[in-house]
Amino acid sequence: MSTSQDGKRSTAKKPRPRRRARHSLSREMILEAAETIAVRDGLDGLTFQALGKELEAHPTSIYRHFRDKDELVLELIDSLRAGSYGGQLEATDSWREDLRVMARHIHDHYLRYPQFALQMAARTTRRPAEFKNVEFALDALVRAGLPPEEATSTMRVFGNVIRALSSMESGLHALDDNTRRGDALAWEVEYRSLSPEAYPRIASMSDHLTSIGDPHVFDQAVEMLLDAVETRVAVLSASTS
Amino acid sequence: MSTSQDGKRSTAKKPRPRRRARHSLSREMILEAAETIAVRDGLDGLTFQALGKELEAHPTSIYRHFRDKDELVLELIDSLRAGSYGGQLEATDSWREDLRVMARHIHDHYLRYPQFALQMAARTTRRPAEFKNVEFALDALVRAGLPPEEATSTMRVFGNVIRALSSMESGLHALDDNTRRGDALAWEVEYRSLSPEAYPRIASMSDHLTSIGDPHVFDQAVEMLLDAVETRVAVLSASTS
DNA sequence: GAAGCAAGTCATCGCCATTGACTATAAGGT
DNA sequence: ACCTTATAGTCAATGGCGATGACTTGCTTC
Repeated sequence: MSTSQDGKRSTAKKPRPRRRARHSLSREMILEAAETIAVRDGLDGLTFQALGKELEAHPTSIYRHFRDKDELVLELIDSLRAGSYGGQLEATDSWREDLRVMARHIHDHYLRYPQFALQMAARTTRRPAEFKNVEFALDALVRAGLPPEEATSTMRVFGNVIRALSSMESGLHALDDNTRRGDALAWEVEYRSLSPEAYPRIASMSDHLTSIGDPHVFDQAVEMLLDAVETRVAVLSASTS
Repeated sequence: MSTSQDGKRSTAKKPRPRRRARHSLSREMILEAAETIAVRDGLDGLTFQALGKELEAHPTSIYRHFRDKDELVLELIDSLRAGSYGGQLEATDSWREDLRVMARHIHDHYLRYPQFALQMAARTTRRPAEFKNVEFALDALVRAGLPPEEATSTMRVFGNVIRALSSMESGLHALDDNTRRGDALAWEVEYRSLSPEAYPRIASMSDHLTSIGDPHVFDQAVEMLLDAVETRVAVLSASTS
């Protein structure tokens, strides 16, 4: 049992060890290998050939488990999301802090997988992890003092802004270095050298201009939205009293 | 004039008419053809072969004008942007209205080219159209009453949120119909049938839940940001008086 | 009108996703 | 214990993609 069969597969210097065992492949294993490759080489490196090599299986074997590459990628995105922002959200007595924490949570998840960010943002998952987030955000907004209708629409705005911003910031990280450097430099150099006549505001404030990828933008956006909620609540309670 | 030379090229039923004239190709012509193809068939349809057919030239001729496909696509994006939100922004006496109009302007541009939206959002253009927008937004925020530092960072937040949200909404339109329908239905059906015990907030508010692609989200996000600016200005003027 | 070179062409490369035919193998009935 | 059968894994082939390098043609310049 150990000499013949095991030997064929594990010692394999370079030639393919005949054939894999019958049920030695599964959706889970393939997704795992896909994540390894995607994290290491980026989404472009995720090819059937690469998968085949990573799994020590024939590239087309994957077609027995996934209809096509799209199905594989979508499922991979789902599994990443499930693994990343699972359940550890817990409400405190500050709705503001709760929403802030959730935002940062999601933001970090997107930044962890820059290659997928663009495709992740627009898709609905319909899985427990997502339900939990929605419930959590709704609860916080109701505790803040918003009536049901406004809580739902505000939740949608808050969630979409968070995902969209995170996705964009993350997508920036996925650009190649030269491109990114050029874009960042543009804000530091080109904007400073614009004529004060044509662009008076830019000229007078160019010292404060930061690049498009400034990570502080996300935090400020979150705070501004939270401020808006607070103001709205104050207006509502004033009008009812 | 009409028989020999003209006949060869214009009547061309199917065979290639020998060879194109020496300077009959240019960056502009190629970009124009690329836009035609991309708008008609989507970004995936934009291949060198398709370009060759559209231009009635050999596919590889394009390499004499663009180093590679990436250069072509980036330039195409730039030219679309320049053509779309050109100069017609004009300041009124309401900074709020000005920023609102600008937001809608950019939003519409992104929705016009869903195929490009994802790649457009994260890139800096460094062209007059962009300078003009930045100048316009900065001016509006200063008129609103923000000090220079806050005006610049707020401008960045405002711009990024607008572009990111537009890009996401637009990217949604680029999804295939089945996927989009399934995602939209999830919010109407699946979220309504979640157990009230596990998800009390969702259960009690499910009537108000709208899909992730709700176009109203963009408008509300803009209003919330503008509200936050207004509140901030009020706080600042209160503390200085 | 000859020379020279840039612009257009062509054959070809290597990589990709996907398919249909095949083949070994594990499970299950007898 | 055997034989059958469905099926997971394999393989060769297809067609499309971006890209390259050698070539050839026709415009320009002297």
